[in-house]
Amino acid sequence: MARPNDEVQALLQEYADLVAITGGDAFKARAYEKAARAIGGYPADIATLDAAGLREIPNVGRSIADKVTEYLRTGKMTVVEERRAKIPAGVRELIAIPGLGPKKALRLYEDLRIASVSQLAAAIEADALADLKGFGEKTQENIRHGIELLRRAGGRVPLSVALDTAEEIVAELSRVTGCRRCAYAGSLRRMRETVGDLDVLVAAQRSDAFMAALSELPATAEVIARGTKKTSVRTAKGLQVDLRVVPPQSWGAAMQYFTGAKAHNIRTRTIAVHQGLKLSEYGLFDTESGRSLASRTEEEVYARLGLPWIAPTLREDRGEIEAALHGELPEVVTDKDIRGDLHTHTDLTDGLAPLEEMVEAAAQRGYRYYAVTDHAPGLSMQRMTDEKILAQRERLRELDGTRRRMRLLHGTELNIGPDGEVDWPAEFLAGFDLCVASLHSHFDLGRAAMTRRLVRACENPYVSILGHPTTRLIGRRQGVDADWDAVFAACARTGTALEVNAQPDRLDLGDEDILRAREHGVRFAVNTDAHAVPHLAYLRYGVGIAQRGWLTPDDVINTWPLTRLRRFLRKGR
DNA sequence: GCCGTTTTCGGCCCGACTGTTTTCAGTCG
Repeated sequence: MARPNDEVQALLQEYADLVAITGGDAFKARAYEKAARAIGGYPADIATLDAAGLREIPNVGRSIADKVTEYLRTGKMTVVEERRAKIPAGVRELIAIPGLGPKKALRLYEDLRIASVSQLAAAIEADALADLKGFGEKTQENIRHGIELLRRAGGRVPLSVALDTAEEIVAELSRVTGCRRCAYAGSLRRMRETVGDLDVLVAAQRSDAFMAALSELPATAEVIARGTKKTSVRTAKGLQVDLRVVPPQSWGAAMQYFTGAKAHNIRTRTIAVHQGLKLSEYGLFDTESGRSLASRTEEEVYARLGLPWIAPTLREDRGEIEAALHGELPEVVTDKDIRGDLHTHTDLTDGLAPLEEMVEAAAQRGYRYYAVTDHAPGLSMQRMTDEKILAQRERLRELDGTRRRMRLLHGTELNIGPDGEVDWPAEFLAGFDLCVASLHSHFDLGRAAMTRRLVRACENPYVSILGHPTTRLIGRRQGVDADWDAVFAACARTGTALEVNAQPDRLDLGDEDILRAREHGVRFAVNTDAHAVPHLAYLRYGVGIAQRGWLTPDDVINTWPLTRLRRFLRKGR
C-alpha cells in the first residue's frame, strides 16, 4: 500500500541519511528524519494538501513543504537527486551495518572509494583497511560480523516470537537473588507487529549477577557488550537482547525511558527541559539543584511532567502527547473489554479442534458470546456443503442451551470472488447470525478492480465483517492493492466492520490502517481467526494492535452487549 | 531545517559502551 505519504517518507529519510553521510549539520539530518516520520504517519493523504496544509504537519516547515510540493508535482526532489549524484546508493547501504555509521561510511568512500556492502566485505578480506584511521583490527572484525548478520537476518522477528523469548528471559532473571523488579520494555511492550530487539529491565542494588545470568542463558549465542549498567547479547535465533539494571528507586523512570519510541521520549524530555527539569532513565531531576523529583513509578514521572499516564501502545509520538495535554487520551480497548470472538474455525473445515472443544475453551475464557465461522464452499479444498453447515448449526443450537453465561452465534467465513460476489445466495445467508467475508484468492487484480470488489462485498447486506482486509502476511506477502480510503468509506456507509485479525503473522488491519480507517468512522472487530484452541489466546496481539490504532471499546463491536451487537450484525435488515 | 511561555536566534535528549586518534569520537538506542 504505497501511498504518497510513504513515498515521501522514504525519500526524506534517504535525504536525511545522505546529509548525515556528507557531513552536513547533524540537526538538519534530524530535522528531515522527524519530518519523514511525521509525513509517513500522517492520517490524511498528502497529495490532497496544498503548501499551507503540508505545513500543518508537525516538523514540516517552508523548506520541506516546498520539496514535498515539488515531488507531488514532478515526481522528483531536486536536492535528493543532487546528493545521489555525489554519493552512490551503496554508500548509504553501508550505514545499515551494525556498528558502522555515517562518519565511517564516508571515510570508506572518500579514502578507498568503497561504495557497497560487498566491496567493503572484499576490502576487509584483502586487508585493505589496515592503514585507515579509525579502523583497527577490532573494528574490522565487528564490521565483518555486522555484514554477516545483515545478510543472514533482515532483522526483525514477529511479535509473538519476541514475546515468548522475553517472557522466558524475564522468568529467568526474576529468579536471580536480589531481583526487585524485572520486565520487558521497548517496542515489545508497545506491541509493535515486529520487534527488532528486546529491552529487559531489572531493578536491583547490584548488577553483576544479572549480567552474568543473561550472558550464560542457554539461549544466548554471543555477548555483544557487557558493563555494569548494560549488557547486550544475541540469542541463537539472532534476536538482540539489551539488559539494563537500574536502582529500584529508578524503576518507573527506566520503564518510561525504555518503553517509549524514540520520538515519544524526545517529546517527554523536551517537556521536562521547558520546566527546568532533566529526564533520564534514572529519574526526573531539577536541573539546577540536581534533586530527584520523580522516578519510582511511570505514573509519578508522567504526573510530574503534567501528563496522565499514557498506555505503552500509544507511545509513538502519533499525537498522544497532545491528546494527553488536552485531557483527550483515548481509553483504549483492553483484553478485559472483549466479550467474545467473532471469527473462529472448527475441524468441520480447516480447524484442528471439534466444535465442542472450541466452545468449551471459549467458555473457559469467560466470553459472553462466541461465533463459529467455518469456511464456505467457494474455498473448494474445504469441501463445505449446505448439509454440513446446517448440521453444524443444529449441533451449535443444542450446545447453546447448555451454556448459561455464553451465547453461541452461527456464522461463516465467506469468500469474496473476483467481482465481489460471495458463496451463497441471499436466502441461504439469511440463516446465519453473522457472515465474515474475506479475500482468499485473486490477490493481484488491479487497484480499481480490487477496490470495486471489496466495496461490493461491503454492500452485501449479509456481510457484517470484512475479514483480514489486506490479506498481508508479515514478512512474506504484501497486502493487496486497493484504494483503502474508498473501502473504509464503504464500510462506514454500509455498517460493515473491519476485522483486526489477531493471527501473529497477519495482524490485519495493521495499526496505521486502523488509524486511517478510524477517521472514516468505521467499527472494528478484534478476532483471532482461531483454527485451534491455543489460537484463542492470540487475542492479546489483536488487542495490542487495536490499542496502537487508538481504538476504544465503543469502536470495537465485540466489546458490546449481545443485543447491541446483534443489531449491528443485521445491518439494518 | 524546525521551532517558539527562551519567540526570528540559538538551541535541538542524553547516557552507555567500544575502540582507539589515550582523552574522546563514533555509534547506538
